[in-house]
Amino acid sequence: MSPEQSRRSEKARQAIIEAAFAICAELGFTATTIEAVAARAGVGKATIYRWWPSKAAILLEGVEARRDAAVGYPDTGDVMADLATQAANVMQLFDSEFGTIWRGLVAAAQTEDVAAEGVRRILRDSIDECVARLAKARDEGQIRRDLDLELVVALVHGPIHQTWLLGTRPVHPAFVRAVLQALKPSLQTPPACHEAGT
Amino acid sequence: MSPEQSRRSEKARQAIIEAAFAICAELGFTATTIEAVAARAGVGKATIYRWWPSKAAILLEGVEARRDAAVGYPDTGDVMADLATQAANVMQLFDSEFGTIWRGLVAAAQTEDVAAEGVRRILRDSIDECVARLAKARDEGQIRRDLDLELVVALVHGPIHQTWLLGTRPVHPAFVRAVLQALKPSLQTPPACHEAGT
Amino acid sequence: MSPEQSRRSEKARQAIIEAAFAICAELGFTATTIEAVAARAGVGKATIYRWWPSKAAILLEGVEARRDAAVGYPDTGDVMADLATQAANVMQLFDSEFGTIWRGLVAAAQTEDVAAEGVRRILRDSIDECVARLAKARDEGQIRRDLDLELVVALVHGPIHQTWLLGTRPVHPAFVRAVLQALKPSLQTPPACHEAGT
Amino acid sequence: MSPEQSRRSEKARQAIIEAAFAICAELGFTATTIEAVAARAGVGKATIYRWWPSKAAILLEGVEARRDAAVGYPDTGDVMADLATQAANVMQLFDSEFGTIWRGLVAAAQTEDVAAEGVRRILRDSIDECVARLAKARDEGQIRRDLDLELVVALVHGPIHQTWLLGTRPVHPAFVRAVLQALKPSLQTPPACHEAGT
DNA sequence: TACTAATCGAGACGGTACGTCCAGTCTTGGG
DNA sequence: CCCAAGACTGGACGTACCGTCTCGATTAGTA
Repeated sequence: MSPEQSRRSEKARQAIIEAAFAICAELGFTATTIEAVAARAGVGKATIYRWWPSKAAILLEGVEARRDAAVGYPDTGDVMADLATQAANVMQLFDSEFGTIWRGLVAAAQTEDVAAEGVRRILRDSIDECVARLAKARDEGQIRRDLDLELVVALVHGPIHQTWLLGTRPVHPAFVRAVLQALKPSLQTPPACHEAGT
Repeated sequence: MSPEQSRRSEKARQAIIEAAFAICAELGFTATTIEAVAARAGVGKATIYRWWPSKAAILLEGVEARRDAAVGYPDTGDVMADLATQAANVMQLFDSEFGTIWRGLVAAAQTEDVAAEGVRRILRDSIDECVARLAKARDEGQIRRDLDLELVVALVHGPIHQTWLLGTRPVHPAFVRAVLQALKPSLQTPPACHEAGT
Repeated sequence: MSPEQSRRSEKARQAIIEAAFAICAELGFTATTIEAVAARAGVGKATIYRWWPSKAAILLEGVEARRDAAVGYPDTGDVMADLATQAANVMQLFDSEFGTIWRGLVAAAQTEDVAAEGVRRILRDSIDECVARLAKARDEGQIRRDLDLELVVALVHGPIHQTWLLGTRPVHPAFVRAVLQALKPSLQTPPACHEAGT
Repeated sequence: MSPEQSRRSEKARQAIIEAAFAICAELGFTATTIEAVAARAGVGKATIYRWWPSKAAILLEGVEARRDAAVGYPDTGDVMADLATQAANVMQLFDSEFGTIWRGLVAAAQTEDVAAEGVRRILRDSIDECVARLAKARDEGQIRRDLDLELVVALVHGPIHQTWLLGTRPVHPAFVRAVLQALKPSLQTPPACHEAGT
C-alpha cells in the first residue's frame, strides 16, 4: 500500500476483493490468479499490484473487512457450551466457500511472510475474543483461576482447527462437543471433596 | 506410478528426492520447481513426471522414507513426561530445514488432493504411534480408562502443531510442557479425595 | 540463435515467419507484436524468444530467405535501360505489402543494432548484384572505366530509394527514368569531339 | 493543437521539447517515452497529450524550431564546392546527438502519418533551399539550363543521406566529395570541344 | 480586484505487450 | 523401454507505457 490512499479508487478496490472471493469460491485458490481477478473485476493488473503484494493479501483484506460478520461467542452462562457452539459455528462456516478461502490463506502463510502476518493478525483477534469470553467465565467462577487463558484458547481450538486443516478426521459437531467434554476437567474448577474416603 | 517398476532407475529416484529436499531446504518450497529439481538431480523432467504427480509427492516420498529415523516416544514410565519429550523433539526437528519441508507439504495439502492424502497418511502413522503409547499408559493406569485415545492425540498435538503452523506464538519446550501440564486433569485418573478440603 | 540448431522445430520456424509476414502485411509493422505472431503461428512466445531477438529479426530472416525470388538485373545490352528496369521493378515490389515490411525493417534499423546489421547484409547483396551488372557494362565499354562502381550504385539507387522512403515525392517509373537519364553524362564514356571549334 | 493557444504555458512547452531532446540524445529514441519526458520536464502527461499527438511530434517541433540554426549553403561562386560543403556540414551535424533524433524521426515516419508529414515538411524546406542555391548557379551558367532542379537535389542528397541512414558505408567528407565529383558531368554545362581528341 | 474557467502538476486508472519462468508434453539419441 | 536433454505449447507472472481520467492548485483573461 505504498502510494497515497487519497487518490485510490474505492470502486476498483471493492471490485477486486469481490472478484478474488468469487473466483476462489468457484474455482479454488490455485485458479485465483491475479490475471483472472483483474479480468473479472474489470481492472488493470497494475491496479492490483499497486495496492496488494499478492493474491493472499487481497483475500486477507476481504476477510478482515468481513470480521464484523464473524462468528462470535454466545453467552448463555455456560462457557463450555458457548465454546462448543462457537466452534461448531466456525466449522459450519468452513464448510462453505469460506473454508476454501481460509485454506488458501493458511497455505500461503506457510511460504509468504505477508500472508503469515495477515493470518496471525486475524487469529490474534479471534484469540482475543475467546480470551474475553473466558475471562468472564473465570470471573464467574466457571473455570479455574490459575489458567493462562491464551493457552486455553490453544487447547480448545487447536485440536479442532488442526483436525479440520489436516483432514485427519471429519469435524462434525459431535467431535467439537467431544473435545470440549474431554477438556472439562482441565478447565473447570475441581469440585471440593466433601467426604473423606472413596 | 503407472509404468512398471522393474525398469525404474533407483539412482534417478534417489537423486530426485535428494535434490528436492536440498532445494526446499535452501531456497524454500516455492522455489522447489520440477525444473529446478530435474536440473539439480541431473535428470530429465519426464523422468520426474513419469513417477510423481507433483513436487509435493516427491517430498512426501522422501519424508515417508525417513519415517524410520523419525521421532518416537520414549517410555520412562511417565506418559505425560514422555508425551512432552516427544512433542519437544518434534518441535526441535521442525526448527531445522525439515520444518520448511513440512510447511510446504501442509500448504500443498490445502489445495492438492494427492498432497492431502500423503499428509494424512503420515499423520495416521504418527497418530497410531501415539495411540500405542497412550494405550500402554492406560493399561498401566496412568490415564483414564474412558478416553478416546485418538481424541487425546488431537488434544495433545493439536494445540502444539497448530501454534507452530500458524505462528500465533513461539513454540518453545516451555510451551509444550505448559500444554501437557494443563491437560493433566483431563487425562489422568482423578485422584481420590483422601481428606476434605485437600 | 543461442541453443543448438539440431533440435529446432522447422515447422515452428516457418509458421512464425509466415505469421509475421502476414500480420505485417495486413496490419502493419506496429501491430506485428511478438504476442500476435505467436498466437497466429500457434506457437509459444518462448519459442520465438529462444531463436530471435526481436520482431525485426523474424522479418529479416523471411526477407533473406526470399532473396532468390528477388528482383534481378536484366541484360539487354543497354545498362542504363537495365538499371531503370530493375529499379522500376523494385519500386513496383515496394508498392505491395513488401513495402510495408521493408519500411518496418528500415525503421527498426534506426534504433536496433540487430536490425541495422540485417538490413546492411541485405543491402550488401543488392549492391554486389548491381556492381556485377555494372562491371559487365564497363567491360563492354558502356560506362566510364574510372568509376567506383559502388559509388555508382549509390548514385543510382540513393535518389530513388531515398525518395521512396521519405516520401518527398511519388516514385513512378517516369521518375526512375528521369534519374537514370540525368545520370547518363556521369556514367557513360564521354563521346569524343570529332570537330574542332563549337 | 486543439485547444486555444492563449492559455498555453510557454514554460511547459519548452521544458517538454528540451526534455525530449535530452532523453533522446542520452538514451535514444526508444527510451524517449511520453512518461519519461513528462517526468523529466516536470510536467503532467496530460499536458503533453493535450498539445502533441506523439513523441515524434515533439521532436519534430523542436527540430523545426531549430531550423534557423540549420545548415545553409555557402556561396563561394562554385556550386559544386558549396554543395559539398553543405552536405559535409550536415553529415557532421548528424554525427552529433542530432543524428539520433533524426534517425528516430525517419523511423517514426515509416509507420506514423503525423511523423511522415513532419519529416516531409522539414525536407521540403531543405529542398527549397537547395533549389534556390541551384537556381542561382544555373543563372550564372554553372550548371545546365535543362535540369529539373528538384531532381538535382535528389541526385546530390539521395546517395549521401541514404548511405548515412542505412549505414552501407561510413559517410566521411571524402565520400561526399566523391559523390559531387562523380555528378559533375551530369550537372555542369558540357564544355565545348576546342580540339579534337582531347 | 475578485471571479471564473482553462491549464497546470500529479498520478491512478483500464489496457496491451513485454520478456521470463514454469507446467506438463513431446521428440531425439544413447544405453 | 528407460534415461538425460531440452524444445515445444501454453499460461501466468510482474513491469513498462499507452492514452484517458480525475483531482486540487495555479494562473490568465474578464467583469
